[in-house]
Amino acid sequence: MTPNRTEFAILGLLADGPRSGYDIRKEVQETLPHFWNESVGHIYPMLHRLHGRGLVSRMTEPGEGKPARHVYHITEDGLAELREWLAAPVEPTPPRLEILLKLFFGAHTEPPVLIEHIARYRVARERALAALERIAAGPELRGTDARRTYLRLTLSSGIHAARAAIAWCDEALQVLHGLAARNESDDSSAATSRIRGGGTS
Amino acid sequence: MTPNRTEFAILGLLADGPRSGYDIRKEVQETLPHFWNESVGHIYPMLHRLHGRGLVSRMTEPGEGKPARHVYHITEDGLAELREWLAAPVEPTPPRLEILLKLFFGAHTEPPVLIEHIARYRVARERALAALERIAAGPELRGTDARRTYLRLTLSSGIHAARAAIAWCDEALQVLHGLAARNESDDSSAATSRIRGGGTS
DNA sequence: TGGCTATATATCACACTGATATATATCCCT
DNA sequence: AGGGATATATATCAGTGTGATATATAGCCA
Repeated sequence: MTPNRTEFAILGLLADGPRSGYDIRKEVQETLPHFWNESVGHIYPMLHRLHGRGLVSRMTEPGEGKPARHVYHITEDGLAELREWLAAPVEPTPPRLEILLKLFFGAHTEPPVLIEHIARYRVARERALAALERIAAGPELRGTDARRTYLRLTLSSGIHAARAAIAWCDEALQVLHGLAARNESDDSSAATSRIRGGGTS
Repeated sequence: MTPNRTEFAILGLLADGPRSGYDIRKEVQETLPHFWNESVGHIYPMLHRLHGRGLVSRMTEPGEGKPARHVYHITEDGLAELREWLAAPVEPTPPRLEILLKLFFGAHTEPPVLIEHIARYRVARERALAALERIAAGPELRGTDARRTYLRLTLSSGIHAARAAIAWCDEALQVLHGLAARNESDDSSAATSRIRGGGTS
């Protein structure tokens, strides 16, 4: 069965201090997204389940007008389960890189389409790289305590990955421009008509 | 609603020639996995649906003893839909890197645990890098046609990513060894007890 | 005989996803 | 005063994705 990692993402955040579902939601969207995606629709049901299993306790602050705010605390059992997961071997992440899937099927479209995809992807990665570098250089990240050290390492991972992606984009763009040029200069041959044509009806 | 990418992975493979569900399953597990994961339980239902929508046609070869073999061909409608998807903007891939999630919560375990995770991860990435480089250097990849060019580019992407991951591992291991050494030499100070589980804030 | 692998389709429980629904309060602009 | 956006806060839904398992037969090898 697919392992449930949402559970541990939530326990991990709660291990840092009590939070409501709403708080977790915000944190997930603001702090984690450079290496972890957590779908917001999963958080509330998971908190209920963790509560049912005794891994978190709940304290309700009745809101006036607003819905009641349920604040969750991690229990000893929850902490134990978190630590067990932290010690367990890391499951490999199955990749799903849409841009590579499109490139893989690229023979069914034209090089300029692929060039456009990669150019856009490159821009996005450049932006992500800049954002990560800005955070990594920020004042909150200074310090040699474990927590900040680990956060810096996750940022560094993103920076390495972004730089590699950008370098690959440059290589790919060069190759694709070469292909496109060849197709153009070659327009009396069968290659062009095969690509352009196909006789749609 | 979550976009359905399985559909296009299957159409893309069928655009290369008729295949059965079993063939697709094999291809997905042998050719795609360095950049695309497709869960096998999804393939047969998806083929039925594509057939219902007229994007593929089916030819059944009755098997003797064995279950009948259903061979699917992509239709003109299916090809049109594939090309439309190829031209559409690439959706960004939300990341879910379990190793970084564990590292992020690393303050709730000890550095040696994290070192072990990263060391294992490094080995896996080294192996993946070697496998990709072997394929990229192989005789089937020689040639300047579009299809092989695109396949080479997907391999190159994996190679760039693997090298970056390995470089990051080396950096992370150095940092973590530093942390571990400090914790050891420092076992009378507050740092150790803080890490072992005491002070919540 | 028993076990393993390959061929081939089918289904299930569960995990994950992003959108939307339901309320209220506050802040800003006109 | 009105309108709109944003923030607080929980909840649910249809749909996608996942890996394991079920079903059946045949070939191979020890």
